[in-house]
Amino acid sequence: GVHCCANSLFKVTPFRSEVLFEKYEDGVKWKFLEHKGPYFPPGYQPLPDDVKFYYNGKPVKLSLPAEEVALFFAQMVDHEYTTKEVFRNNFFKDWRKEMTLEERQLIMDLNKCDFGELHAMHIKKVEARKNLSKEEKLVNKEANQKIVDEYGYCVLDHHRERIGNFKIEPPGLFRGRGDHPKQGMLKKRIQPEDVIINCSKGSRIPEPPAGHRWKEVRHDSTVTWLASWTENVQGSCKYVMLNANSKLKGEKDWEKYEVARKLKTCVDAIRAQYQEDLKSKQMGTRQRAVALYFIDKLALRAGNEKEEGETADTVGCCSLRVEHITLHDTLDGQKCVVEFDFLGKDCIRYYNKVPVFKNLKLFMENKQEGDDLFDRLNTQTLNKHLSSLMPGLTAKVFRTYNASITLQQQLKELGNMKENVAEKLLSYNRANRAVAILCNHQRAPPKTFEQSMANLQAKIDSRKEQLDLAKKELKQAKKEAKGSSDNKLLIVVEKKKKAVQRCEEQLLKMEVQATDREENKQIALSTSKLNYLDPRISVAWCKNMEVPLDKIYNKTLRDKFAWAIDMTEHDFVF
DNA sequence: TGTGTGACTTAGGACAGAAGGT
DNA sequence: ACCTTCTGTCCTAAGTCACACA
Repeated sequence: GVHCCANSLFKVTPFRSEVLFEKYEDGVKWKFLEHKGPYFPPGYQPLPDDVKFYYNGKPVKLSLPAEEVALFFAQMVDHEYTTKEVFRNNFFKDWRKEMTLEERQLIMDLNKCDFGELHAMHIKKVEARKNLSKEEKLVNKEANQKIVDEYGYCVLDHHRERIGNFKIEPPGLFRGRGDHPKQGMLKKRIQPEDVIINCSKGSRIPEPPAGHRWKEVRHDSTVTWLASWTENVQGSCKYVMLNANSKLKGEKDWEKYEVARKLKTCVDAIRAQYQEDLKSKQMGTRQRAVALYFIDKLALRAGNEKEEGETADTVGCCSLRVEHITLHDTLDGQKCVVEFDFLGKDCIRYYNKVPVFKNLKLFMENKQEGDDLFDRLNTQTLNKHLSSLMPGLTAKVFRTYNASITLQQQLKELGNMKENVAEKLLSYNRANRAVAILCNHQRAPPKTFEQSMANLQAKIDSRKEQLDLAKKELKQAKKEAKGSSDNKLLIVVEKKKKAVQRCEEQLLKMEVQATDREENKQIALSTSKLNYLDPRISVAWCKNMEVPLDKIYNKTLRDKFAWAIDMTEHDFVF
């Protein structure tokens, strides 16, 4: 068995932890919590009389609730998903629920609806907002700041803390990711009567908006949320919680990385065991071993089961199905290759080819499309097994561990003290990129990507011509200066030499930029920086490499990782 | 031994304002 | 001064995982 590190995890006192993190017993998260409650979005402003909705070519004055929902649709008519069948059907069904009986009897076909004037009004409003004068923008900014000042903070155990999302989500049409079966459904306006307030008994209880009352006021110190409500589209809970720079969140973050560091001390044993388990007589054990290999080696997510028809069809490790992998006896000259092709979280495609064992073939036997690859495995049993190997170990810890250890290794390999700051930063970004690739953090290529790439290429080309010209001129100047001792001619040669050099430098810089941009086309670096990379690695790297921290962490990140900045010495090792 | 759900972390896209190049 | 590109911030959806309950 592997059993390591048992019980020791949180008895170790971290550096200065008694100052940074004071913990309560039994899951108590706070003793005192006071806040102003969430901020509600402004109510619906009815359409002006001259902006009309038309049905079948005739103007129709809609009831206020129907009008509000019509405007949600009108605002997005130039977006692709209003053309999608599922979106339109869901929208129309929910819209009709908001209509009066007469409206419902009249408006039977979405295709006969003309939202043109409503859309035009919306566009005009957006334009107007963009064209506000500096002063007007400042006025708006100040008004927003006032809202933040009033609602954006709470007091938690003697500390004034920033709240993360103190605004109630405004109503609108649900936009899921990918092929979401609920896209287009109406996300209803949240009333104070829907909201549960959580605060401490001795605190000033937030006032509900005039004429309203809260659904409930509770005093539950075992949770960290300040307010919650149930969202109507998926029926899930939404929470108002603290900002990432809060003590509470910082402590949680630190714990997460400590668990990952703990994994470092026993990952070899765990790997040895799952390698061994690949040969187990128990099918369940074998499946678990292969799944663990995927989670460890490929950084796949656990893959909880999902309710069919409620969400887009995405999978993780445990929920992989037969159609998501293809086995090749040989592929690109390699033997026994498995080809992964599936949609993961947020409908981001995972595509990869890796050499793999015969086991997979076994798991695929007598199965067809739609069948689970790991039919003897789910995330609960997997995590249960993992936590028996090391306290606190779950599937996602592998992602944190592998991301952080990869960054540390890459920084060691790529780094070079002799480089200038720009070069060091490039190395840092490369290391960061290696992690993003491992974790499959993708982004849609920027809309202007092709164009801006072409622009850059054009610049490179013209610079090349310039370089050629400069070289010719240098040659000419050399020729003229040859044999002559005229100082003027020698100065000209020097000048031309410098020009060539400058040109070459600029060209190189642009070419590096082009490569960097191309390599980053579909890769998002921010997610790993924010959620997977132990900040102490980066802080220590900055200290050792003499790179100012603000070159890699902006203000928000420095606030979020204040705990790490505070405790990390140059010799920190993940 | 499975199932639902509550609480929390992780995720990419939209957008506005800042920064940088010409 | 203008235009483009980059960056930060907000937004909220979509995961993970533990626990209660049958």
